[in-house]
Amino acid sequence: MNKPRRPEISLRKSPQQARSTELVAAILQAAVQVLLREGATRFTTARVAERAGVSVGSVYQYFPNKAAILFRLQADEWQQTTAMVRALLQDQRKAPARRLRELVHAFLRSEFAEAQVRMALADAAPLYRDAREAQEMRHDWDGIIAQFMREALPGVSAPRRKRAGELMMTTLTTAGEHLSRDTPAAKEIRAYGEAMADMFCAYLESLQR
Amino acid sequence: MNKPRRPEISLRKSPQQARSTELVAAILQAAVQVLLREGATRFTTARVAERAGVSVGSVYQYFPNKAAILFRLQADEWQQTTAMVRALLQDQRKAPARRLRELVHAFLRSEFAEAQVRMALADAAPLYRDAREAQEMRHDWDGIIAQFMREALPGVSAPRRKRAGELMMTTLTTAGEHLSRDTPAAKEIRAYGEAMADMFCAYLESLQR
DNA sequence: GTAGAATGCGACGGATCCGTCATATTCGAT
DNA sequence: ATCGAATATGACGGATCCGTCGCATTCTAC
Repeated sequence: MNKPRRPEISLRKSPQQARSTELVAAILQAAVQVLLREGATRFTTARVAERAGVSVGSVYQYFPNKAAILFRLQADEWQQTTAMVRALLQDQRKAPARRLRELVHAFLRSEFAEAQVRMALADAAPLYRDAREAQEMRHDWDGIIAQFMREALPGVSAPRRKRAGELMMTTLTTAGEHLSRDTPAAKEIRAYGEAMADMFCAYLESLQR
Repeated sequence: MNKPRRPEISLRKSPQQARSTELVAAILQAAVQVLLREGATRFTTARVAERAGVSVGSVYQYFPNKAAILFRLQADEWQQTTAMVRALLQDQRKAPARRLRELVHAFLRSEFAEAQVRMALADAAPLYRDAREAQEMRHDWDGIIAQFMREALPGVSAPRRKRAGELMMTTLTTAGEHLSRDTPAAKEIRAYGEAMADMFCAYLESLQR
């Protein structure tokens, strides 16, 4: 067992002057472009640098390696998504089932809107997936989900609740990725969202009985 | 947009003598080993050849390129799974809900049993995913599912049924992959299977009303 | 204006990797 | 035993790719 070992993934140094801040921004923007135009397999620090109008050396000034760039992109998207999930699931004014429905639609919509980048990032996942930072980030949802499930299913045992929550979130994220890979039409995505929300709600109700 | 172009993926020539048949078998077996020990990123024709006790040239005698080996492995697993799905879903002696439950458990069990190889194959998917043969194979389930859904939900409109079927199968396959990536314990997998089956059954019932 | 720090540059070393081809070996039929 | 076809070999060309390092340029504080 000799998989790609844990990459070091944090920023190498923080930009201090204005130009370097812009540089980092330009690199990230270029990285997205490269991902879109070339795909994950042809994603290269050289190509990123070129597209950012910058030299390779400058890239390595702030990113310790290729994986770090990819991870940064993933982390940013992930953080946005987490914020959205939190906001939608904690909105006490709405019934749990309604919140869940809205979450599904919001998630799929955002997933679909940037399907291209997300797919490429997923293809490149083996490069950064095993990094400590990435591991940790994946647990960010846990607390949010757990709290939501306590509220939605107060009468259900904790382990059951935990599994139900994880199951739905896994379904949402993975199936979401998969659906947007095969489904070009936004209208179809919407319909699948309805179906998924129906499924989740039916499941919740069945657990309450 | 210049993703890896469609790889040619079919066998280059069919083995005719006995030794070459064994050779192909040895290559495939070695390929699994390499995938297990080195992971997708370090999967190399040279390493496969070495492990098979064979020269690179011989590998290219029967496989047009690296992707073809990976595709062959994937295709074989896929075919087995399809057969299982067909057998379980067409068993008229059992109620649809029961068949679905058994399908979930059987699928997860098989996924979990070979989690390592499957994960590596998934990582390498970008290499063979876009090939024509792979595209086609992905539609093998469609007929089976459609028929099952007609039987399980006769009173539901065709598009709805289609979506429901695809949703559940997407959930099963993708979430299955994801669960077995994070979940080391077989007992946990079993529990998630129960949960998923519960979810599917609740969904089916809700659609019947 | 000047020194020293911060930033930016890009050619290059070293490491893989893919797939081919000229050559060597083995098999099967006669 | 012989010959042509099938099969096997592995060194090698050509192509990337990653990340570094010595040097050039720009900025900031004094």
